[in-house]
Amino acid sequence: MSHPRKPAPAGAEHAPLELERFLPYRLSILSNTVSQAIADDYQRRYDLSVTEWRVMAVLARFHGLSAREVAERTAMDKVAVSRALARLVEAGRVHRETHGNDKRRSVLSLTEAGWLIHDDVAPMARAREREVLDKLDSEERAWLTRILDKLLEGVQGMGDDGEP
Amino acid sequence: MSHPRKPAPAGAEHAPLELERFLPYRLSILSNTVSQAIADDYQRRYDLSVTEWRVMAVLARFHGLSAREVAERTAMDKVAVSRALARLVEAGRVHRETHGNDKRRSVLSLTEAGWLIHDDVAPMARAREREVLDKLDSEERAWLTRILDKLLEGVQGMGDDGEP
DNA sequence: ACGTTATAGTTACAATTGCAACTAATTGCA
DNA sequence: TGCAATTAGTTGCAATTGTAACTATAACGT
Repeated sequence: MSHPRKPAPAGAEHAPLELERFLPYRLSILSNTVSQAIADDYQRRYDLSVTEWRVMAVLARFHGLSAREVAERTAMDKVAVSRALARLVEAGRVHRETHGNDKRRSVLSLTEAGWLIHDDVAPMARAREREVLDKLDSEERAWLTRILDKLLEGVQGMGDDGEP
Repeated sequence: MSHPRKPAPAGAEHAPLELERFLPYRLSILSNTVSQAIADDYQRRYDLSVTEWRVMAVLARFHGLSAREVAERTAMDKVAVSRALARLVEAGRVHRETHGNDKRRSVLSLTEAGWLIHDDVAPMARAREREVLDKLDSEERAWLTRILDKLLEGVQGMGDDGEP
């Protein structure tokens, strides 16, 4: 009732954005498609979310991390990590104890069941990554690495809003 | 009680995934950071979601699309488009009428209010994209375009699961 | 020692999203 | 024709996620 929906002016001087050439859009499509393709593999098999898998991956590399450290290394926020850990502990894939000197901290590690899953999923994830990278020749792969390094470096802290 | 949480084996032969070198992970960080930085600009100003902005962007370029066509061009699913359109129409930013020959179809266009927003947001989005690309020299930018073209082409249809 | 401030992690609730089922209109073909 | 199969779009519900508030512990300054 109260909305003045007019048909549409439509002029030439509008300089519309060409989505399919727009970097953020292209990154988003690529990222989602690739991540989803990989995630499908292990989601069906283990009922494991991307978030949970990332937590497991860092716990496989770094032993005895706290939840906060996991959050740092996965670039996820602490609530997401807390929830992923709750599920992983419940499923018996991660072992959690409390730090001796600081009772706030948890000390996390994969259980045997966790390791079995990790050792199955990690090669699978790498294989999928390879499939994607095989679309490129070795020169392109080298440039891609270099470019991502640069962009990711330039983008550090863009996420954390500067508020103290 | 029923969960056999064992401490943690931890051996050297596990070949853990190095998240920070893993392509899907890096793409995900980059994509989210960049998209979010841009979205922040217009979300505060216009209470416009990324989804809604994408819909507006294609409607700015292609006149009289149906919702399905919008979905195709934005690579979003039809439910997301339907909801974005509901909000955009409600806000008086998009005009919707029904196709003459086919009453299922909608015929969509930006309203004047929609154009005003578009004409403000589009340059802003381009400026942000430029900020990111300015981290690269022109050779790197050329490679990036080429590489994204290849990867996106190779990835077409990975999303649509093959089921008929 | 004691109150203030900071840190680790969880919980509660709202907003978003994703999937499946649904309506309505159109097409196709027997 | 007329009835099954498609297509456009919406709705409802459950699962996911994001934000803020909260608990518990530790650190700091006086």
